[in-house]
Amino acid sequence: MTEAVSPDAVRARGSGTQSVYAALRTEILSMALSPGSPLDEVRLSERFGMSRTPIREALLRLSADGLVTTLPNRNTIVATIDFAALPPYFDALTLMYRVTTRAAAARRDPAGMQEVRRHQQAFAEAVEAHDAYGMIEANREFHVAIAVLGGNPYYVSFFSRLLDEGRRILRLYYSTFDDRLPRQYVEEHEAIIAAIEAGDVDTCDRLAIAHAAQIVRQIQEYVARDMGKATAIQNL
Amino acid sequence: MTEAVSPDAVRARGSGTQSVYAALRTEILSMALSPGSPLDEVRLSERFGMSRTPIREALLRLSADGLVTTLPNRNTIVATIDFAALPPYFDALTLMYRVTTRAAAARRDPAGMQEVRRHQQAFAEAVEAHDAYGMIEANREFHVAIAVLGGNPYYVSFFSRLLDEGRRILRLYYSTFDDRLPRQYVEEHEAIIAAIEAGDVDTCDRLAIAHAAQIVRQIQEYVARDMGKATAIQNL
DNA sequence: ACGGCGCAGAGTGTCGACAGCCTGTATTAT
DNA sequence: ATAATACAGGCTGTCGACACTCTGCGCCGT
Repeated sequence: MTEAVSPDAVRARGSGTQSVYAALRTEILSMALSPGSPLDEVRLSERFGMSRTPIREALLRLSADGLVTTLPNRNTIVATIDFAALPPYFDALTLMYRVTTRAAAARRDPAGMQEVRRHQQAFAEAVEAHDAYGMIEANREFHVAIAVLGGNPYYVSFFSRLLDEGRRILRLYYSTFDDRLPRQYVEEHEAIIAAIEAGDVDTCDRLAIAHAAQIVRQIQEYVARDMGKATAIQNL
Repeated sequence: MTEAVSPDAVRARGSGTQSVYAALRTEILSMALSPGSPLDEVRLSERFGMSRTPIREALLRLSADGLVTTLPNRNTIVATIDFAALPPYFDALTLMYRVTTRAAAARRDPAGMQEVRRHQQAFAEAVEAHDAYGMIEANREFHVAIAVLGGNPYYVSFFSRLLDEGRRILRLYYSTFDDRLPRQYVEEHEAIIAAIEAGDVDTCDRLAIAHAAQIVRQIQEYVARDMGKATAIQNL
C-alpha cells in the first residue's frame, strides 16, 4: 500500500515533483486516499524518500486541480466530495457530453476513431471482467478521445477535469453495486461511435443527452438510497 | 513600473506566495509583461524582497492557470498567445455566454442582479472614459456575475478562465483602436439584463449568441488586418 | 574557413534548517 | 467543577546553500 521507494535510486532531476503528483493523483482518484484524509508533508517526504520541496510542489499542483484542499498554516487534506454540488456537476457533464460528441461528428476524422474504438474495447473488456476501476478509467479515456476528435482544446481540458472529478463519485457508486448492468453503457457507446462516423450531428446530440441522463439517473438512485441512510443516521 | 517593495515590511506568514501570484497575474493579463518574456526566479525574488521559494510557488500556480510556461531546467516565460487557437476559443466562449445567461434567466435572483448592474455601470463608465483596461475588466466582472447568478460553479470557473485568457487578446485589440464603438456593447448588455430579469430564456440565448458573434467579428477583423500584415512580414 | 569539443556562466531542482502558527493538553484560578 | 491560561508538540512557511543541467562562446583541429 504505502510502498517505499528503493533507497538509493537517484531519480532524474525534475522528476521528483511529477512522480509524487502522479502517484498522489492516482491514489486520490481511485479513492485509495479517502476524502478528508490528511496529507502530511513530512510523512510524504519520508515515504517518497525526498525532501519536502518536491512534495510541496506536487501538493500545490493537486490543489490547483481541486483534488486537495490546503488549510493555511495547518495541513492539507484530500478534497471532500460535495454531494450538494451534484446537480450543477451533472449539468456541466451533460453539456460537455453533447458538445464534444457533436463536434466529433462534425469533423469526422476516421484516423482518430481508431483511438476511440480502442478505448471502447478496453471498456467492454473491463465490463466483462467486472473490473470497476478499469471501467471507470476506460470510460474516461473513451470520452476524452471523442473530445480530442472534436478539436477544441478548451473543451478537452474542461471535460477531462469533470470526468476526473466524476471518477471518485463513480467509484463510490460502483463499489456498492458490483455492477453487471453497465453492459448498457457499452451499447450506448457503440451507438455514439456509429453516429459520429456517420457524421450525424443531431443523432449524436440525442445520444449524448440520453447517455448522460442514464448515468445521472443511476447515480441519483444511488444517492437517494445510500445518502438517505447516511443523513438519517446523521440526524439521529 | 517594477516598483520595489518597502525594504523591511515583514509580511504576514503565508502571504508571500499570494501577493506574488496576484501581482504577476495582473501584470500578465494587462500585458505589462509581454508574452514570451522570461521570468527569472532570482530576479523576481530580488524584486519582491523574498526568497525563491514563494516565487516558485507563485509561478507554479500561474503555470497551472496556463498563464506561464515552464521550460524544465531552463526558465519560465509568460505564455504566448496562440492565434491559431482562436476559433476553438471563440467556440467555447460563445457556448459559455449562452449557457450562463440562460441559467441566470431561469433562476431569476433579483438580489444578485444588483451586482450585475453594478458591473454594467462600471463598464459604461469605462466606455465613456475611453479607458480600455477598465472596460475589459468590467466586462469580465459583468459576465462572471451573470455566471454566478446561474448558480453553476463549474461554469463559473471555466468561464472565468476563458475570460481571463480573452483579456490579453482584447487588450491587443483595444490598444490598436482606441475605441469609441464599444457603446454598442453597453446596449447589448442592457438588453441581456432586461431579458434575464424577465426570465426570458430564449431571448437570453439569442442575445448571448449575438453578443458573442459581435465580439468575434470585431476581433476577426482585427486579426485579418493586423495579423495579415504580421504574417506578410514573416513570410518575406 | 569551418565544424566539433570543452568551458564558463546562468538558472533551476533539491536539500536541510529555522522560525512562526495552530492545536490539544495540562495546569491554575475562581 | 468549570473556564481561562500557559505550555509543549507538530506542522507549515520561508530561507540560504549546493548540485546539476542547459546555453552560448571560444578554442582547437582539420
